[in-house]
Amino acid sequence: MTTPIATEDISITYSPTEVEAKWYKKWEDGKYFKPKKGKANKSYCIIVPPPNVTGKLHAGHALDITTQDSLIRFKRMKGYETLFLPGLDHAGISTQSVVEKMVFEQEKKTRRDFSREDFVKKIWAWKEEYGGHILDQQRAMGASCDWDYLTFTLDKIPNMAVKKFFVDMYNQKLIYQSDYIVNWDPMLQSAVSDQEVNHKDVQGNFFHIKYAIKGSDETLEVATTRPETLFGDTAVAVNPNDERYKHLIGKIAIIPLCNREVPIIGDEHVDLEKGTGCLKVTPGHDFNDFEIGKRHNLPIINMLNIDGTLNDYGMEFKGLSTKVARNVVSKKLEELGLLLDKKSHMHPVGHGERSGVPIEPMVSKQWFVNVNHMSKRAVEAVENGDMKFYPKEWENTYYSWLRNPKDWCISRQLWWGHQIPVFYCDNNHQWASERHETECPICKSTKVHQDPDVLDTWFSSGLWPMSTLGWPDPKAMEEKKFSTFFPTTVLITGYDIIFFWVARMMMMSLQTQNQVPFTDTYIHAIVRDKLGRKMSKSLGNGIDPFDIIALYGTDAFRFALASGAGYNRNINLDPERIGGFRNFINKVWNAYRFIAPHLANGSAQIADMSKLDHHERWILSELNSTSKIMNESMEVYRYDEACAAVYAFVYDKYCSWFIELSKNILNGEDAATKARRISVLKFVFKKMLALLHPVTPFITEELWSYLKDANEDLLIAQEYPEYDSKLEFKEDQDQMNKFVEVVTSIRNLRASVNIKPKDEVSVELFTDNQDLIKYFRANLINFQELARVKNLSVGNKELNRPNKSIVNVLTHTEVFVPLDGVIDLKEQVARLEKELAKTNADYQKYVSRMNNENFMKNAPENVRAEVIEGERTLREKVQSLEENLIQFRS
RNA sequence: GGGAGUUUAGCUCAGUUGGUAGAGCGCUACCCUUACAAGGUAGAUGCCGGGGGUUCGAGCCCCUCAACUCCCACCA
Repeated sequence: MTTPIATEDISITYSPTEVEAKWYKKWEDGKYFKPKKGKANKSYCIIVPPPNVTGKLHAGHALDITTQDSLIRFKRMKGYETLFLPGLDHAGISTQSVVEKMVFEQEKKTRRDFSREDFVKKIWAWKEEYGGHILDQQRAMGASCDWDYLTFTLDKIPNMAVKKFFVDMYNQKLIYQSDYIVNWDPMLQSAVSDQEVNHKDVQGNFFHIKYAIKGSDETLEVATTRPETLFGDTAVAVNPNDERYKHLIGKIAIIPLCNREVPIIGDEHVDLEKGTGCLKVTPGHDFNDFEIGKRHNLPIINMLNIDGTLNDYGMEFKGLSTKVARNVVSKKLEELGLLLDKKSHMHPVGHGERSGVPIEPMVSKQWFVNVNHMSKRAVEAVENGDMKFYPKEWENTYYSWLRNPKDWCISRQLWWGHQIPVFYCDNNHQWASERHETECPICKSTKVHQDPDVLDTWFSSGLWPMSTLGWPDPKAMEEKKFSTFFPTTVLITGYDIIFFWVARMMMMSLQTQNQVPFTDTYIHAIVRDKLGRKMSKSLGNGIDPFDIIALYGTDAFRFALASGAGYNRNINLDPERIGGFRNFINKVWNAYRFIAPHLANGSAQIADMSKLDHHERWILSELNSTSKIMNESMEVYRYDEACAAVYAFVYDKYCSWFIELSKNILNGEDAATKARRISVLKFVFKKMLALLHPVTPFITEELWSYLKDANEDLLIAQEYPEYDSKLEFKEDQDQMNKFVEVVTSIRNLRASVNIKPKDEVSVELFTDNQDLIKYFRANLINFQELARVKNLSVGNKELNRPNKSIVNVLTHTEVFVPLDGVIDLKEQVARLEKELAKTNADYQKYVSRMNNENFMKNAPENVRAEVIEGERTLREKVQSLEENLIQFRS
């Protein structure tokens, strides 16, 4: 046995800092995070959603890690072969932007001042120096990852995975190149996906412009917010049902300034109410217009340069940004008398999530994935239960995206990322290949170049569950035990990336492996501030996990997050509340301080279960119930329930009652009883540490080290307590509940007449339950200890009640405290009357139900029995109260 | 415009298949009682958003209204 530390040597408050660093290192050095076969003979794998290499741990990540690591530790203790697999995302646009900004600040150069190769080298250098700090932060949170598995999305294997998937899909013509209207970010000079565009309301204007009609005196009044795009117009559209304009369909309109002749077409898309009901059609720079253009076979004009300025089509306005051109063009129209009206108008405009600049819809040549088939399979896999969402409602979000699939634009005009594995030769042949090509397979030309674009970050993320386990390289798959861990067990993430990520992993896994990538998805809440607002830089309401850890310790932080994690959507995190959990951690620490001096006098093995006393059976039974709830709750991701159960057990059962009830024994003389009690205290404490360990790993491992036998391993490797019918003692639980009620009642009476905590009182208990009488008599010493009772008498209700006394009536027992001094009768009468009124109200509810024929006819047997029993006990209580009141009043 | 969610104690939230409301924090009073003042004991607090319905019985099921939040779509 390790030598217990004497109480006086242990600090009165727990200080987490050194403890945390110490144990993390011991776990890692001891290879406790590595997968190991255990008694469950099953594997369990969670892959960490790879944070951005540029990232810094925020409260949401902390919740990710807490929920995942708790499960991993839980399952590891239950004997699963567990793998917690860490990773890091190259985060294309984000990282490139960071480095571009840095280079500009330092050297006043843009990336285009460098060769692609040189600039990418700069990004790698940045990554090596500054990237991935977040991994250390995950360690600080206690993440028990197998770091040998650490994978970066640009590593060799993920790159092979990306190429293999791309080439297969390309050869099946499911990846194709097409001219399509995309969100063009003029700052990044790249296409971005729909999800990377945020719509913001912007104050703009409705410009009403006069269009001439060829061969007619009539004119059209076209309303637009973007007059500068008229150089790209290839039609004017009206609604075919619009009486005002329908006679003009088929005629030719003349665009102002550039005087281009375009057809007037009829299209249902045009809203009669909106604007003037007359729409200029710019298929090259508007999503709706692009669709209209397709329906009417209109030509597409691209009138912008890649930096968002007007090109040659813009004539004299060439080179101006769209923002400037808008003003200049409208002024010009005004001069010419063509601007009929200008109304201010609020309207949503897409902005680049990363760059913050307005997105220019633009037609360009991009790569797309046809997701029709994949999305269907991904929907089916959830419908048939191969993959389950917790909470289930998130299915709808998932379905809503996958049931209306739009082809996925995967090319980005960036330099940082997986380059598209498509090659071209100087004879315009095009092919895809997983190798780096130097010769055209068709014409044998050696003038070969690779497509300069890179893939959307989510393309490699979608393959993440496979590539981190070695796919598609057979050797790597064996090394990383692909067959053991795939499909992985559960994906844990926030709801904001159900579309981005969950859906894509599902599609790509079903496509490549014919299997789901994980069998469960737990969607956790979004962490908000205490007022329920999203944490954001602009509000300055973000919580830095490291401030919290410094203040309260990692365990308290983890416990706070876990107790808020269930099936809810938000966790409103108030730092002050975390302080409450710090206090709880400290409570555990002090419970150890209590038992520490006694440890040498008892073993943690319970020698003979049949020799236990009532309170010992009771605490074991409570422990057992708690284990049951925790196991069941963890299985279904109800961390909140698990935490509530263990919190109540530690605080209310173990500390408030069991420790208190042990004091007289430990201070007593009976060595055998003492030894037995110590061994139960120790046994239960060790189990309690095990129950707590998944959520609060550090303090539990620390205390375990003081308690464990020499031949016992670290707590991280111990078995998780489970329900055991041999440890259930129902009768002891019932009796103990009654004892607690009586003690509380005595304390309540004492407080009602301001008896000093130190002063002793006599107590008389009356009940008709013979077992209870015996039981209460046997507990004299405990009444003395816990309620400062001097004399206790227990008897039948037939006996005479003491004259001058105060009384509480419980359903099973009447509690009398006789008083010698003067009693404030009024106060006592008021107290009893209040209690009587409350009891009567409850009683009447039962009576009315008993008198309700329909209830007695329809209610199920057990409910009826409950009501009959309730009616009886409450009737007796009412009687007792009334009798005692009469006595008091006289 | 389409969809989803939320509304329960002062605050943050639980509430299993309908059986008559709970926790933590906070608050009040009294206590430095030999594990812990980051503590102890006792206590107060709810028309379970409004209205209607189904039922013997509704916080829970149905209808309806209201407020708040989020997601998707959207530059006439």
